[in-house]
Amino acid sequence: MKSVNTDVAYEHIRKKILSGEYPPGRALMTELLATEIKVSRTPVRDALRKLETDGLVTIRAHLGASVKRMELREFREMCDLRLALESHAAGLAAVNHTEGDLSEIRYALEAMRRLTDQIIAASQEQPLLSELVREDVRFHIAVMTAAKNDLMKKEILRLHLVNRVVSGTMGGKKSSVQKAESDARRRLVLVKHNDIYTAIAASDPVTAKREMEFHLQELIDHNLLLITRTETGVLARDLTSEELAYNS
Amino acid sequence: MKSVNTDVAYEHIRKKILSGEYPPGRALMTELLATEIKVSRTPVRDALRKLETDGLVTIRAHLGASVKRMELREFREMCDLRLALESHAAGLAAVNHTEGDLSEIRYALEAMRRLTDQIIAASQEQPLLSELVREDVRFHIAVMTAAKNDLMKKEILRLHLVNRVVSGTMGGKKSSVQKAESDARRRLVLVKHNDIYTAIAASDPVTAKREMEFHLQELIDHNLLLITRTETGVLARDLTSEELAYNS
DNA sequence: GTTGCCTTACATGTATACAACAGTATGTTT
DNA sequence: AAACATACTGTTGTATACATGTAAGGCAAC
Repeated sequence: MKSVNTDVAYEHIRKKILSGEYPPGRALMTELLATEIKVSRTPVRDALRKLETDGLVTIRAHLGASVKRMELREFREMCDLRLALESHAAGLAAVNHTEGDLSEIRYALEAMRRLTDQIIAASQEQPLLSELVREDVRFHIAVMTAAKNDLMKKEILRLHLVNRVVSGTMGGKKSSVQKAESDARRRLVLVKHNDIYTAIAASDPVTAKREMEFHLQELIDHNLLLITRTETGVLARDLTSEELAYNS
Repeated sequence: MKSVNTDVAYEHIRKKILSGEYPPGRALMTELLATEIKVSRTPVRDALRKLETDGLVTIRAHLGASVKRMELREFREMCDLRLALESHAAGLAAVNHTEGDLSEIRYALEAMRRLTDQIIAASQEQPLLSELVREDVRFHIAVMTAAKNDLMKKEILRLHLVNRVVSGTMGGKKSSVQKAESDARRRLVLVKHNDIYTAIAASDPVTAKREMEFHLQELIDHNLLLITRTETGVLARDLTSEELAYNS
């Protein structure tokens, strides 16, 4: 449904959620939002419904909407869902890719290699991190695109977005030991991405799938570790606001 | 969102879509539905939105809603999605199942075995088919339940429902050759189900996953064959209206 | 001082009136 | 007669008034 005002409201609220301006748990009152966006409550309600199906907000009858907050259990389930879909997509990519898909994947891979080197060389990692994240996302999107299954791609992107919101906005500083840890992880990620690319380029679905599965499982375990560390139930990740702006 | 009238409208429309009373492509006009359900257009609109996210209806701006009609390409993509999720779920079930889950799976398996024997023995298959389908669904649901991932279960159930709607309502008669073919397929399905159960019971995720993957791939291929045969782009399946009423 | 009920306030759910848009039919012009 | 423009009809999109339900705050009783 593409009615104008509904879309305006949808994009408005969505952006504020993704930017962290509306943090998880924040109440989203229709009247308030309506005056803010300068439309009536009706399209706001529609937008909130749509955002609910995106998994970004929770709506309870007579209690209104709020930015989605996720239990650890649900988060784990979501990660598993992503693992299932994205590894399957990697297998499909190995079979269905075109030459253009491959070069797109390669592009993201090279960019990540370059950025990783720079970050490891530099003393402070902050300024380049957002770029690295962006290229990381570009890599995964490129793989999903190569799989030639739009439904699957859409669903995975949805999961990425939800993940990002519930992961929260805390991007704490790291000590030097943590920096070393991070550097090691980044190298590993690079290697795994390369393995995935190689398998896809070689049209080897079994390996591509297995490598993606391994890569994501490592990522998930790492994230869950961070969550349990912060013991708040929200994931600590070091990405700012805009760099994951892969919409649809 | 659980507001009363919205739910009434939602259930009403949903039921009519699933029963085939509103066939694929059928226009769903808000005013008409509103008077039929005896509520106003607002909750009807909400219900249609929800049904859209369920994948049961299509909504285009200013053109209104209609019961979802699917392209062959999209159908294939959906099948692939289901394959990815449900085979992964089978793997999880092998790891996470409880004793209760196993007995539920076993129950469905035994019921199918009994019904299959009866159907093969009988000359006409019609009356028992719906029961067989019901138990088939029960089996798959039991496996997904055993996987202990509610998000995944929900998503798979959604796919099942959409599949059912777009598959249409044509349950044509079969010739005796086709009857023999069908009997053979039913035996195969039974064997595969048994293999899946055995792997899950043995806590062997790799085998469980592989067997489910094989089983579903066979099913998908069969369905796609039927579609191309009927050349209308809608799948011919022999199930009536109510037996797949697994909701949420 | 605490507890329980009742009242009140406010946000949401619903209905309906109004505006905008898509498709169709009709009429005029070439 | 054909083609284009225009008016018309019906449905959706939007705004707003009204009904209902929830939660919080105050009052009274213990």
